[in-house]
Amino acid sequence: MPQNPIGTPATPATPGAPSTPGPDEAAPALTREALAQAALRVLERDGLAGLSMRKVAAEVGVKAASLYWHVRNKQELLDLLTDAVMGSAEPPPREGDWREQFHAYCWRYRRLLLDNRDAAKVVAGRLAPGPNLLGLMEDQLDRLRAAGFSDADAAMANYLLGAFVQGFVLQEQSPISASEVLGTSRRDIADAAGDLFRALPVETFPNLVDLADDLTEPTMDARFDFGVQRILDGLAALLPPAG
Amino acid sequence: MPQNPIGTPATPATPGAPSTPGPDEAAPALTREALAQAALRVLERDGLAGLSMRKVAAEVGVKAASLYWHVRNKQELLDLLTDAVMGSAEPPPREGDWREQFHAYCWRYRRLLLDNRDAAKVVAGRLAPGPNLLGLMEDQLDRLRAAGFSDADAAMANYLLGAFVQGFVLQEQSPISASEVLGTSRRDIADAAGDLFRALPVETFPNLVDLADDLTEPTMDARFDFGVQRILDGLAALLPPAG
DNA sequence: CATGAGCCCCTAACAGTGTTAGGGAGTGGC
DNA sequence: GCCACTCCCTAACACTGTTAGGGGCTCATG
Repeated sequence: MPQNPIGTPATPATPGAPSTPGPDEAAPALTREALAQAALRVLERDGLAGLSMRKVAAEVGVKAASLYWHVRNKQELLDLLTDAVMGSAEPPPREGDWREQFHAYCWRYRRLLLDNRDAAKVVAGRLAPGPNLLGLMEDQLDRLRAAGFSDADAAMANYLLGAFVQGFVLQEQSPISASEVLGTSRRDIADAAGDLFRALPVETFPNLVDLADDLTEPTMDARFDFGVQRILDGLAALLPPAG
Repeated sequence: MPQNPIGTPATPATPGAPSTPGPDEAAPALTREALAQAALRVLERDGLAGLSMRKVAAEVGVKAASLYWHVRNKQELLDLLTDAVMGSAEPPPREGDWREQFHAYCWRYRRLLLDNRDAAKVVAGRLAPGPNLLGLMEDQLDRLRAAGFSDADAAMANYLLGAFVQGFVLQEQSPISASEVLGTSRRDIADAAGDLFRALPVETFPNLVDLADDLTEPTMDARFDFGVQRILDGLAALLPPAG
């Protein structure tokens, strides 16, 4: 029965403990954390589509089948990877009003997803939340309650903001926007889209033709900020009139 | 050079034309539209992960390599599939104010993505927008301008609403929420998540423990409606004071 | 010292994937 | 008759996640 029992990895479940088991050992000792870091390197190099068990195994100097001793399957490795990404997130400073803080929160989260290659897809496909994600939720809920939101609204707002940022980046990185396949840059894409809209038959698509520029000009940053501002406006309307 | 040139499928590019080329032909004649319908059936049966070129080929009574005569690669087939899904969307009636209309729009779009298996993932991975999606954008832009939004705001709002619904459903169907892998129902998931939150150490996660019920109780429908209402509130604030 | 248990990695294999090269029928026009 | 075109085929390549079974290696126990 060569299977790792559920709750007994090489290092215990306490996430704050240092991953090196002893001070004298030079070998990295192949822990689950080391696997996650190796997977992170492969992800950065080859993307999610190129992340295979064999490559991660090679990254730690081992054959693919050996990974199944430390990890139940690929999904569990991706879960570890997700929390490793989340671990590099740091909440914004607790200055200014709640609007400024959550505006910064959304931007930082988006930056995190954009800076780590394919992070949005990995996070969207996760199976179980890790301790780092739980820490972020805890921090957000604390600020929302401090801002005066009810318990129910704070919980809903927390989910809404996470879902929005994550969904936006997923959309943003879908092939039509990112188009890493072709050699075309983002500027060319916008121009091509504009031409596409303008070339449509005016009688059936009058608005698309007319708004071609407005539809294609805005950068992703501008679209994201627009969305964040609308949501924050909507949330602000839930608060009792300030006094 | 057994490759289909770019703009010359078996049926011409006009999407409104009937797909049967002649009135007397009984054989379906394997058009790109027929391929898309076959792919849709495979998707419904086996999901996106189980949708392979070989299965789609078998669905139309052909071997896998033959598909590459009609389609450049799998991605192009998925693009056709995406627009086939979009073709079954119908905009809500043009009654009531813009808020009611777009509330209905968001709900219908979400229903569409939920009813067609893995539709959100397919749509999120699309490479090029099809005519059906363009028609929906056209309709939305027309209503937004009629409601009094500026050109720039209408374009931004159109993108925001699409990105939100799509991102929300993607999040909603990620394994942690949907969990079709295990036999556990959605109710059990919520209970398990509640237990997970309550079992956390109170000193480091006081809010998660305290709000365990608020975090796990709301249905996906409620969370979605919360988000839609906040965004519509935020958009309403952009309009000039009604008079 | 010998034995056994547990840990950790290995080879080999299975059933599948997207995609391409090359070939071979069938049809219509010159 | 012959050519070009359309459409489908077989065979193969280089992959993928995952499992079965085995073999050393270390440690505690008899």
